[in-house]
Amino acid sequence: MNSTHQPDLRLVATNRSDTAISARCGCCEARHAGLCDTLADGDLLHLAHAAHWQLISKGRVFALEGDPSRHFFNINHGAVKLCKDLPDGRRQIIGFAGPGDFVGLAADHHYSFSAEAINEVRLCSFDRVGLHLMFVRFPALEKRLAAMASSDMVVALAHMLLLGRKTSIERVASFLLGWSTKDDGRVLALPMSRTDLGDYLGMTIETVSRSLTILKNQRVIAIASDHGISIVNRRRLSDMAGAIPRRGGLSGESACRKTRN
Amino acid sequence: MNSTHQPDLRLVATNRSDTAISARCGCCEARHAGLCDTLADGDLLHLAHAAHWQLISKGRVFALEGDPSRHFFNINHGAVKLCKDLPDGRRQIIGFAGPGDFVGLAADHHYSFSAEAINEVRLCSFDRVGLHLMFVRFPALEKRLAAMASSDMVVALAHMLLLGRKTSIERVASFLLGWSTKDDGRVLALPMSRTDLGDYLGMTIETVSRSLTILKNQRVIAIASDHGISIVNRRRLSDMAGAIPRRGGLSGESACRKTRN
DNA sequence: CGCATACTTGAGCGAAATCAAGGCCTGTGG
DNA sequence: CCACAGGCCTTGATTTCGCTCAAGTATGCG
Repeated sequence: MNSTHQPDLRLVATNRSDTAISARCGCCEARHAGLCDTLADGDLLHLAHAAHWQLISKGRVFALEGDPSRHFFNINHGAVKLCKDLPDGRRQIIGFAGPGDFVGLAADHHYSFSAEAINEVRLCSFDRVGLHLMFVRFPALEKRLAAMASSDMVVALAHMLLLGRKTSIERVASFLLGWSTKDDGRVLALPMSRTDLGDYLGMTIETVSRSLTILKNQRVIAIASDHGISIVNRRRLSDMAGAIPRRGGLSGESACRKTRN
Repeated sequence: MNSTHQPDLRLVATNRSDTAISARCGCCEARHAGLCDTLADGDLLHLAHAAHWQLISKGRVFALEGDPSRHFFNINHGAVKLCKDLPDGRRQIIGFAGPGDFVGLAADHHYSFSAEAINEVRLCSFDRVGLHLMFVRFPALEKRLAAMASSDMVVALAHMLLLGRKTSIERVASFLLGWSTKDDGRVLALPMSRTDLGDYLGMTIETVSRSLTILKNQRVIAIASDHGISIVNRRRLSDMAGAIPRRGGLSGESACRKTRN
């Protein structure tokens, strides 16, 4: 369940295309998307004792908010929820992570959220000190991780807008759009529970459920099963999500007059 | 109102203490906190044509969401609000920036929020291309900016918890705590309007006002003027903010039982 | 002084939370 | 095989917190 690597662990760059950069972890076969974009194919990163592979069982918390952030993680299989909790039990899920995603990059000295496995999860855990050694040898690596953190921030900002200003239907619609891939009709897997969805969208499970029912009744989505939905009418779903303001809509001068509702 | 620098603009490192690193912009005298930590004192960064100084009048939008992010900014004087807007006028302020703060670092190609001056603002605007040239010469600079972006993320995550799960009183109390400096009793300047506060905290101006009144009536804060409050009882304010979960509270095993309210 | 802007306060309403069943599926044990 | 328990999800009834609407007050500026 928790097997430490041999000293000869290495990352092998296998692919350098612009959109889908990936690397294969020589030892555990895990794919670490985006880690090795500037390495020549075949280049090796020796990470002796710096990483180890883990299987995390469903419901297990493998990083706890406030703990020293000695490791960061690359998810290989399964889904993870990233949570912040209040002492009285209220919870805000600040994001989900799936295969290829990194968790815990932004933390400086302590994790600013907990990470919990939604289902059986396989991940590769990297030592932060080892990472810094890698930075010295491959400065571009740091750039790449910063870019990832930056795009995480863009997602976080969009989520703030959702949490602060959107209605329940808009929240659910926005989530489904964001979670979905491009191909409609296909059944979309929602590994997380309604409770998780509620904690992510800042609402209760009942309201999540009601919102999904409304979308279903309006033929905007179809509910194949509890954890599988499909988008029937993406245009309408997008309308109901509180559309992203179109570029160049307002002059740069003294914009932002308000007309609430 | 908008004066371009001479070609000999430079940043001069003046201070290298761990906590309060700062640099002085040779030309406009602006202080750019944290930009030059690893430069030897007296080291010069020639940024010919890469930056210019600007005065931004109150209410002016100097970066618009969706626009190409050609510049990033260092606020010198005044306060700035960072906003995301929905087409129907609903707005979420995702943060405020004051003297020493950087704005627009995390943006990759387009701004993911608009920046608007709350009052008269003086700022230094850096060309992103020039920044990348600086990175080549001073790699540690990039590290420093990444660290800043990372701490921005920590703040953003905390704000998600606030927006998704806190009550109105908790939101206002949390904001006041976060905005305040360490010295209580002192009058705290709130340059932003109640509308801005509402847009930041995901509530209406009326509810902001009522919450402040409640805090005032309970002798937790004192309201000196519309834009000046002081913290009378920080302990109680902290209690009312929905305390941060204490470190090491739950075992790393299968935590996160819920007991809503 | 009059007007505009910003803030506060009150009254009523409504969207979402809470409370409470009830259905469905899965796993377990007789 | 069925009976039963326990999750998880949906649906309905009721409550409530915060929003909307509407005055009323204070402050600043021409």
